[in-house]
Parts: sequence; structure tokens; C-alpha cells
Amino acid sequence: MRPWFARSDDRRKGQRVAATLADVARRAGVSAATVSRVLNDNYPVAPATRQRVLRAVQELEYVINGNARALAASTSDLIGVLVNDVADPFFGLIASGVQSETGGDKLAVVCNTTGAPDRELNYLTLLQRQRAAGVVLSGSAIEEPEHIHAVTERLRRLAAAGTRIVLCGRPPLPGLAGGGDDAKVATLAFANRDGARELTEHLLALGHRRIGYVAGPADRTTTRHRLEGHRAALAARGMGAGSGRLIAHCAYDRASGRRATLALLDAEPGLTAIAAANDTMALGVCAALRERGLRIPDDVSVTGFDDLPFSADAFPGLTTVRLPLYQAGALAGRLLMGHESPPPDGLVTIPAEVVRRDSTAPPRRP
Amino acid sequence: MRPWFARSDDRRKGQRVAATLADVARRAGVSAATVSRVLNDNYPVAPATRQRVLRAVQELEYVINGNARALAASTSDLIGVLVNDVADPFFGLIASGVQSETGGDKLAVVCNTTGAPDRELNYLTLLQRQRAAGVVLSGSAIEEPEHIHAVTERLRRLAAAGTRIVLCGRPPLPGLAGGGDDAKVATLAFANRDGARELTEHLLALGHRRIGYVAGPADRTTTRHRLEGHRAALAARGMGAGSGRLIAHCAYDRASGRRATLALLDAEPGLTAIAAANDTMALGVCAALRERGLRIPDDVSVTGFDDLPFSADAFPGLTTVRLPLYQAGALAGRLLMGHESPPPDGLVTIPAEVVRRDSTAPPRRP
DNA sequence: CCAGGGAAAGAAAGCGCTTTCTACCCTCGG
DNA sequence: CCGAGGGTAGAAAGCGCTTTCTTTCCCTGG
Repeated sequence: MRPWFARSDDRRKGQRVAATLADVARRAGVSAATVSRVLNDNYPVAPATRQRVLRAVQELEYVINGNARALAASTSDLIGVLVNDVADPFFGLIASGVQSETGGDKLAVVCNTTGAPDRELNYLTLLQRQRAAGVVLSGSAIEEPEHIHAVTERLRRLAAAGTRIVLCGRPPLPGLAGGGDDAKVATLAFANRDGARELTEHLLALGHRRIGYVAGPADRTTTRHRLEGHRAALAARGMGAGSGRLIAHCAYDRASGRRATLALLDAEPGLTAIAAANDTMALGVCAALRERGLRIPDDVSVTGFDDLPFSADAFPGLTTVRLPLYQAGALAGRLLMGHESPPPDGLVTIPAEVVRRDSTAPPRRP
Repeated sequence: MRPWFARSDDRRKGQRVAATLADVARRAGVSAATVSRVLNDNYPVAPATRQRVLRAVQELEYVINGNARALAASTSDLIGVLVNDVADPFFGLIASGVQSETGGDKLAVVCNTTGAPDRELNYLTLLQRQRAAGVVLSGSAIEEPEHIHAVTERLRRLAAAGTRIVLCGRPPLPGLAGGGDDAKVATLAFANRDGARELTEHLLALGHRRIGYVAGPADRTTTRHRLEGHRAALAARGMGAGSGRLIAHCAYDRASGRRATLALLDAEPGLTAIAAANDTMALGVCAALRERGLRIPDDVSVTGFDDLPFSADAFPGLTTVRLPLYQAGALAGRLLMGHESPPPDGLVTIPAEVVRRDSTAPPRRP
């Protein structure tokens, strides 16, 4: 079956399809070197010559071959952005932020890892193949020594080859120093612990004492940090970290949040508040509560995390923690472009801020 | 000021940083040709030799240079995905769908055009530079003959160079035929007109007669099609296309939807329903209604379009039209990869389906 | 025992650029 | 009037691969 598109073979056989530098040079009556210099504007060229070259470029509709250029100059126009899934607004916002700062010159390659370690490594290899100019790694890391080691090694090699690296919303990688003369990797850390702590403090201040927590997958750093913040707030009040029965781990999605909430409710019917580890799960929490005939916040208060755009329009408006994701992505982009420098230790903390809406209220007196 | 990352100059001066094919060949005691053959598995190589080569690859941590390869073989691992903004779930879903089908071999370059014609053209040039294997254009097109012509020309050249092209949620480009032997471009068209018509029919069936419409920017095809569907439904009932005062054009975002609604309400206080041209605007519509103390759907019914994930959790659950965006993206991906063929005319219609939730109800009897 | 043939490997010519090094011309100052 | 030197342009050597064309070698059949 003949494919519906032109095969590359078709092209190779036939006459040249795109003009080359040499074609332009010939037409302009100059050498290839001169054309290259006009195009890159990195060497003096007489105005008249320049004009002739530019005209030839126009006439031949010449478009430079990026691969040849990258090969000869050992540079690259590619920036890799590793995310769990672009369709998730959390990552979409980061990716969009990166784009906003790199879009003019560079092409952003967005890679959906689905959070899988092997896909992550695989994409890093593909990016290394293309000799990417930079890579942004987002998405919470799996806390598995083996995988962390593998990623560290891959990044070390990328960095050695000149690829700039920014970790966005990930813990710093020990061994890949941040600052000093051999600085390689910048890290943007979200204030997950602080944000979670303040959020739970808010709940405690309202008077809640039996608070359920719907956490993310147990093996992720982000999960752990947010949970630690939650526990810290409880501990500060002298409350035990909460019996394990108040905490349910599950995937970072809505359906899982719903299921986890139903389980939590069965185990602890007396809950007056449930904190979810992110906004998406929080929607599932709300759905589950409604199914059980519980009103929000009258019967049970709910909180999320991230403050994704939809959270303000959810019902009720979700009390959550705002993370400036777009701005973080933009910062990552600027760092990659060299438009900005990270502090000596390479570590930037992205602040988190509690946003109070209508999903939290004091508990009803029993 | 010395940049925080290793400069590419640093690299060029110093000793070679990455192993090359020749290094591998030397170490394995074979010729470069043989290494290439092992790596590409496109020519018989004796098992023993193969083993030696693979070992050398391991030992040297060799990673092929994608640019050199692309240059020599005139192939490419890049797929371009043009979207207005990845942070918008509408486009995020499409991009994610494309990725799902291309991710293994290809790298998806996501380009945020913000809907601006010049950025669109600029990105097409950048992709042409990289000799991209394929391009997906999404995002509603500006209906400006000049721009359409410019895009058509750019695409024609891309196609001529072997780049496969899929238009996703855009009108077909006259002149870039879809099928037959010289097929170049496949088009995935969303059933915007039908979806909008059915949605308005739903409103009419409920008994609404004074229906406001918050449309997108007037110069977009998508805007026009959805509006046409709306009007067609009205016309079928013998209702005038609605006085212009029932229709407000604005940007496809929440804030604009809110403002437009306030204006509509001022002009026509008797509205019993408002249809928004997409879900995001619909959220703005809801916000505006609430500000005015109107209840949804008791006082005014509201509809959206697209059925983005958040629509089910909005308050009240949004009646809207579902567009299988992820699936459309995936189809685009399969088309690009040659895993699937478009019909002879190159045109695939992606069906739309009304989803009834809680934001629509019969109007109160006045 | 030798011609013939197939399998496996190598040599080498590019692919389309960048960049160093060299060549040239023209203008000055002595 | 001549040599120095600044300003332009060109020649050519790669960059790291792929692929065609040869060559080599060994096995088979007559």
C-alpha cells in the first residue's frame, strides 16, 4: 500500500527539493562562506554583497538546514521539556511558561513521561541525541535510589555535552552541584512543605480536629513533602501525625481521589475536613462527599493544592495553595536561555500561598 | 559575566566530549559503516561482530548524533505541533494525543502561537529548518485571505520537502488537496456547526426563546462555524437569527466571557439562556450571572462547548458539547506516523455530542 | 580442484553547513 | 612612491553520520 504522504525515498530519488547554501551562493555570485556570514551576521560583509545574497535567498525561497547547521556549529535549537502529561494543566502551565521565554529562537520539545522512570530516561537519551541546548525536568521524581542514580548519570553526561539543565518542581540532585564555576544544574523547588503546613494550619485554625488526607503515590517526592507539611502542622498542635487511617495514598487524579475519599469516609465517618494533595484529586473528593450526601463546607471542608485555573470555578470554590507554575516555567526558560542566573547554590524556592475560597469553613458543632 | 552553565565554546576548545561513530568503530575494530549498520539494523552483520560493536557502544556510552544522522539520511525525528497555548486544556489534550502516538520514535515540538498569524508562520519556518517529519496545525485559523495564502504556501513547500501535514480543528486549505496520489494534507474537522446547532436545539426544546450568545473573536473559523450552527437552529424554528444585540463577540477566555455577559445582560435583561462558544468562556458567563444575583439554571441556563475536563466539576455542571480532543490528537499522530490513512479526500470529521448536565433547565415562566 | 556466488565488511563519497586560514584590494602615512 | 594594514571575500577542511560501490572470504556444485 502506498502511503498517503510523499515518502522520503520519493524525494531522494528525484531532483533536489530544497535550495542549499551553495545554490544561493551560486545565484548571488559569491562563495558559500559569504552566504553563511550574511545569514549569521557574524562577520563583516559589504552592504552590496549582502543585498545580493539576501535577494538570492528570497528568490530561491531558501530555508537553512538546521541539522547541517547544528552539525557544523555544534549548536542546537532544541529545548526539551519533560512533563508527566501536557494535558494536565499543572504541566501545561509549566510548559507554556518555558515556551514564553524560549519561543523566539528555540523549539520546545514537550515529552510526556507519564511519570514512568523508563520513559523519562528514554526521552533524555533522545534529547541527548539531538544535542539539545537545554532540558527542563518537571514532574515529581520517583524516590528510588536506582532511578535517581540513573537520571543523575544521564544528566551529568548531558551537562558535560553543554546541555543546560533546570529541575522544576523536583528535589535537587545530589552530585549535580548548582553553583560555582562548574555549575551545571539549577533547581526550582516548590514550597510544598510550607504550603501544605499552612493549609493544614488554616484547617486547624477553623477548628477542625479530625482531618483526612488524600495523598499522592507514596513513592513521589512531592507526595512526601506535602504530607510532611500536613503532619508538621498537626504535630505543632500536639496532635499525633494522625492515625494511618486518616491518610490514603492514591494516584494524582480525580477518580482516585474519589475512591480514596469513599474509603476514608468508611474508615472514619467523623471526619470534618479532607485535604487533598492536589486540586484534581480535590475534585474527586468533592464528588465523593456529594455522593454520600455530605455538603461542602457545611459538613466537610475540602482543600486542594496547586490552584489550577479550574479551582476557582469548581463548586464550591476550592481553598487551595497557589503555585505560580507559569512563572516557574518562565524562570526555567530564562535560566536555560542564559537571560538570568541562579543563585550560587543553584537552588530557587518557588513560594506557595494559601488561597481561601468557599470549600473550607468551621466544622459544625457535633 | 561568566554564564552559570558550560558554554559551548568551552566544549569546542577542549577535548572531544562525546564519543563518535568512529570512536566506536575503532574500539570494536570494525569500520564506521559496520557500526552504522548495527545501529540501524538495516544490513546483515555477523552476530559476533554485532556483539563487539554493541559492547563498544556500551563502554563508550555512545549516543548517536541526531543532527549528523538527519543530515546524512535526510530524515528527521521531529514532529511539530502548533497550538495557541499548551496551557489551555483544549490544546493540551490535542498535544497529548499527538504525543501518545508519536512519542516512541519522534519528538513532539509544541509551538505556542497565541493564535497570532506571524508567530504561526515563524514557527512553520523553524520547523522547515529542522526538516520536521510532520506538522500538526491546530488552533482556529484567522479568516484573512492574505494569511491563509501565506500558510498555504508554507505548507505546500513543507509538503514538497516530505513533511506530512495534518490540520486538526481547522478548515481544509483549498489548494492543498487531501487525497489521491499527490495527497499532501489531511484535515480533521470538528463538527462545530452540528454541535452548536444541536446545543441550541436543546435550549429551544427546553422552551428558551431569548437566548444570548457569547461568541469568540469574529475573525476565526471556529467562531463562525459555531455561530452558524446556533443560528441554523434558531432559523429552523423560524426565529430570526437573533438581533445583533443577542450576540457578543470577544476573546476565548474567561474574563472576556464575563464582560461580554454583563454587556449582554444590560442590553437584554430578559435573557433566559446564554450559550458560550467554549467552556472557558462559559465559566465567565456563570461568574457574571452570579454577580448579578441570577441563579443557574433557575434564572438563566448556560451552555459551553468542548467539554473540557473541568466542565463536569464546575458549578453547576456545565451542559456542553463534547469534542474528543485527545482522540483527535491521537488520530493526527497516527496519520503522521503513517499508521493510518485518511480517506481519499483527506477529510475526517470529528463528531461532536451534546452532554447535558445541570446548567440548563426550562426557563421559569415569567 | 576450481569457477561461481552469496554473505559480510570496508572504502569513500557525500549530506549542507561553519569557520579558520589565506588571498586580495585599496587606502594611508612616511 | 612604497610597504603596512584594515576591510572583504574565497578555499577548503571538517562536523558525524549514511550508503553505494568494492572487495574479501568462504562455501558449494560441477
